[in-house]
Parts: sequence; structure tokens; C-alpha cells
Amino acid sequence: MSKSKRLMELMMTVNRKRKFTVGELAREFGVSQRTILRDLQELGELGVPLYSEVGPHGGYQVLRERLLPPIAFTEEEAVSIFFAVHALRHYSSLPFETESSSALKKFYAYLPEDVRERIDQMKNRVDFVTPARKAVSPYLSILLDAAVQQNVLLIRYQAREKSSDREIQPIGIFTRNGHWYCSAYCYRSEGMRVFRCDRIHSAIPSAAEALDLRHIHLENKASAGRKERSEVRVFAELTLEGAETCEAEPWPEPKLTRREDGTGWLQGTIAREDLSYFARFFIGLGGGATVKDSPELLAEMKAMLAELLGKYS
Amino acid sequence: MSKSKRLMELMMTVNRKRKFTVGELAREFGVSQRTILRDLQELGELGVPLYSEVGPHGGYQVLRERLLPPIAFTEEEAVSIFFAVHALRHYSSLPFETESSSALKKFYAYLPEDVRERIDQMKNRVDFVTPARKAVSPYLSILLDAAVQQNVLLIRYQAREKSSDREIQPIGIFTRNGHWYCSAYCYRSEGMRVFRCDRIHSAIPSAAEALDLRHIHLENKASAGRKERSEVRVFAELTLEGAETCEAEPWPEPKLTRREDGTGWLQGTIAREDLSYFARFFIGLGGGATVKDSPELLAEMKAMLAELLGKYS
DNA sequence: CATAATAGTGACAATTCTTGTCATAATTAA
DNA sequence: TTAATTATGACAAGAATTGTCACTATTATG
Repeated sequence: MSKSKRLMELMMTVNRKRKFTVGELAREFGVSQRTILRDLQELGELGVPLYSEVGPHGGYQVLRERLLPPIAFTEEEAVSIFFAVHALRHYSSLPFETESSSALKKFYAYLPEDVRERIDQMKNRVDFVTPARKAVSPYLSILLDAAVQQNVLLIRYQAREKSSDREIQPIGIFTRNGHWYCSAYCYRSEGMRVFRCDRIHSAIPSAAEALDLRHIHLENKASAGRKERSEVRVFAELTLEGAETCEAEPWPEPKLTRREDGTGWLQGTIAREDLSYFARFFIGLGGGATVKDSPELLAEMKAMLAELLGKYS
Repeated sequence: MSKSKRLMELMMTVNRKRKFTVGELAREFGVSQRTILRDLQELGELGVPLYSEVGPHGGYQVLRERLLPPIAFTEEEAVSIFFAVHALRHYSSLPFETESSSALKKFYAYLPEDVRERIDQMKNRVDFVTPARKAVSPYLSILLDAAVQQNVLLIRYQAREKSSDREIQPIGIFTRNGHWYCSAYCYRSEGMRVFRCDRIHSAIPSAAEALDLRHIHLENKASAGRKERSEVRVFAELTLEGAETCEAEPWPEPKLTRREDGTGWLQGTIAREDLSYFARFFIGLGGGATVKDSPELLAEMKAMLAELLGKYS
């Protein structure tokens, strides 16, 4: 094998393994240790961040940076990647150490000129908008780590006026409409809950024993067992416009069903404590929704409407 | 320069230029043509898809696939890129030839094992949600092309019940909350308008002469001149919750201002034709907003509230 | 402390690779 | 036809690569 080829393969091998020794590579490539040493030095000069330690259990390591081997991307693929990463700029908080802008710069810098030109032309003409929120969520990576490792956290959570401490076991985090949320099993309410991450004002590891919830994740969390609680039925008829607005809502319940013509209905049960939330939601739909059920919800809505009407008279 | 280094740089150079000749490279690298020829053959053996044609205006070309040269990404950067591209899967329509999933596969396949493991662990625990819409927007790439090239399109647009034909000159497209929108200068209303792309039922090139709107793009379109139309003032006091909801809204007007404590106010002017939209919006804010101005808006809101109250009595 | 496992250096000679040069084909657009 | 291209082969000078050997230095472990 020629030296050039060996160097390329060495680069890949070295990136694949986190740690390795000179002898190991020498055997693998069928050359002498001396040669590998020389090769490694050359790789270092070419920019691969190598670090070595002598002694038993010593050896070479590639530092935090990994060289991504040459990947064949088509122009379209490169454009997709660019805009996907570009879209992340709207987020004020991310669960990773916001390295996305440096990644984007590198990626952009290495693209062929003509693809770069195409991107430049498109940059101000395509956008993936996310509402820019001022609220930051400093605990995203802690929550995510806890979800991955299935640890229990003790959080201080600010709900409306009052703040409370609770132990939660995160299932995952997600962002919607500019806010970050954390799905978690809440030990206080003994069920799955969704917390808005910018309302979590502290998060520390808890000593509590974790439940085995490894099989539950963001895709299937709806099926997680929940404690019985006071629930009320909901049924609402929707116009086309009303149905479209509901489509954008994240809740698993009540469920939206749509007819051929675009209209539809919402049906399901909600927690009694969410009554006022849904009352306001349906009022916000205006003529787009006609709530038929339940009486409690209708009563809440009427009260709210009367109050508003009073306010503006 | 050693051969290995030259080969690496050659790979990058070759990917940057679309077309090149042997003599060109020989001059650039300061070696003989014979050497470059040998190098190119070696690059070919290493997987770079080279293609050559003899004769005048012949030369070498890199085929459709471009090799992205080895880029040093940190682990965090690679993770960011992965999740950014991963998030695109929520979109049913994209303005590029949806190559994002193949890009993702390649990218994933080439990552070092341990980063891949980390991603696997996080995959079901982080998500960037976008409401899944059923409506598709088949004209996205046509609209985008028109925006880039500043062409005029004749579209058939379905607004509420009636559909109409209009000539527009697209400024750009953007997605929010699961819908795609197109900002464009509308020749019929002689001003900037935003169209929902899934309501565009045809789009063909128009013979009309394009205006010079090259300086206008998504970031600054608000400043584009608009036709005089009947406007009404808006002023509303907002609680913290109300302000947060407003923050997520896309309109440039009325403007949101926030105080230290999180509360704030909305102030500005809106088109008279949007009155009922805003009336409903403010009603949806419930106690979160107290509208103070203008009388027309208040009247509209009162009427709407009364109607809703009547509906549920 | 001794030992073994590591990395790291230097020198040298044998070998292999690389490079430029020259000669020559083949192809093709203009 | 001509000029601009790629393409190939041969050869010799020179440069680079490689393995070997002999060292040194560092450090975890028993």
C-alpha cells in the first residue's frame, strides 16, 4: 500500500478508535512501528489533533476534534444540511454546547464555490422560522443527560404564580413553537407530565431511586401509565379553519379527527385542572369551534366570555 | 510539498472547481503535468469520481457527487448537525429535492462509533417538533426559484371560499408552525403580501416585466413600500403570559415592547381588513391582554364576544 | 524498587517511489 | 488543418520511505 493511501486510512482508523497504541497500528497496517510513528507525526502536521502518553496504559488519543472522513455529498444534500443547521440559529438555547454556528462556518467554507453561490442566493429567500423567545432554558443539557442516563432530578418549577419543588425522571426534551419542554415522570403527581424548561429554576441530581422507564421515550410516552385523576370530557365541532389551528396543537388529548372536506371534531378527556386552559383555547378559536361538551367546560367558557365582555364595557 | 499533502490539497481544489485542466493544476501546484496526471489517477482510485474529456474545451470534471474534504468537526458539532438534519423529517414539503434523509444516513455512517452511540442514546430523547400538516405545497421550489431569479409568476390562489389568479413576484419562502408561506409583491394589490403555499393551486411563469426588487429579501421585506390603505391603531396592555404569547406571533406590526418584569404592550397600526383577525386574537389572549385602543377594535371584540356568548346560551 | 509497556529519537543503508523529460497517440472543437 | 486536450510509456536522477538497531524517557503496577 502506498504511503498516501495508508495515511488516509490511518486517518479514518484513528478517528474510529478513540485510543490506540503504535504497536497496534503497526500490526494492523503491516508496517514497522517506526513507520507508524512517522505517519502519526505527519497526520499531526496535517491537522489531526493527536495526543500521546507514555507508559503502560498510555498510548495515543485523538483529542475532542474528530476528523470526519471525506464524505460524498450531492449538491442537494449539502444544501439541505446547510439550511437545517442554519435554522438552528433561531434557538436561544440548545441542549448541546451550541457549536452549530462554528459547524456551519466550517461546512460552508469547505463547500465548492458554485454550491456556495447557490446557498448565498437562497440564504435570504428561505427560512425555517421559530418564534424568537427571550426566555432561556439553562438546564436543557442537564435534563437531557438525566433522560439518557435515567436519573432522577430535583427541580424547582415555577407554575403560574407559585413555585414548587418536585422530583422528576426525564423522558426527553423537545421544542415546539420556540419553547423547550421536558417530558418526565413526576414523582409528586405520580404520572407523566410536561414541564416548560424555561420555568425550571434549578435542577440537581436527586438521591431517589430511579424507576425503570428505559423503554419509554419521546415517541411512545403517551402510552405511559398515569395516575387516575379527575377528568372531564370534551367534544367540539370544528370548521376547516378551526381544525387547522388545532392541528398545530401538541396535546395527545383531546384527539382531532378530520373529515374529507377539512372540517372535523375534537374528542377526548382532559384533566379538570386544565379546564380554564381549554376554555380559553376554544374561545380563541372564535367561530372556528362549537363546543358541545362537557357542561363544565361550557360553563367555564361562558364565565370567561362574560368576564371579558364586562372588562370592555 | 510531500505527495500526501499535495493529494489532500488536490482533492480539495478539485472539489472546489467544477472543471479544470491538467495544465492549470500543474501550474498551480508547481509540478509537471505528468505528475498531476498520475495524482489524478490516484485520486480516482481513492474514490473521487473524476471524468475527463479530451480536445479543446475538454478537461477534467468531478461528477455530480462532490467529495466533501475531511472537515474537523468536534463531537458537539457533529451532534448538532445530526439533529438539525434529523429535524427536517417533520416537513412534508421542502424546497429542495428532499435529499436530507440520504444525507443523514451518510453522515451517520461515517461518524466515529462512540459519537454514533451518543446520538443513538439521544435520538429518542430530543426532538424539534413541527406540527405535521397534511397539506402539501408542491410549488415550493418554483416559488423559491422565482424569488432567487426575480421572476414574475402567475398563480391561482385559494383564499377562503374563492380562488383568484394573480401575478406575484416572490421575495422568499418561509415555514412557521408547519405551514409554508411565500412573501411576494402582488401586482394585483400593488403591495407586499404573504401567501400560504398550500393554497397556491398553480404557478406558471408570467410574461410580465419584473420590478427591481433584488434588494428586498426575507430579512428586510417589512420596509418594502406598500400601498396606502385604511389603517387603524392598536394599543394593548399585556400581562407576562400575554406578552409571551405575542412574542410567538410573526407580524411586524403591531410591535411588542416588554418591561423588565416581563409584562409589556403592543402598539402599532393594522389594516382595517385585519380587524376581525386581531379581535379574535386578543379575545384568545383572555386575561392576558387589555385592549385600550382603538375604538373600532374594541367594538369588533365586543361584538364577537357577544356573538360567542349568544352561541353558548 | 524492578519491570514491563509505552512513546520518542537518531542514524544508516537498502529499497522503493516520485518526478521531470521526452516521445508519441488519440480525440475533438473550431 | 490546427491547437488544445487527455493519455501512456520509458528512463534516469533524485528524493522519500522503510526497517532495523540502539538508545532514551516516562510511568503504572506489583
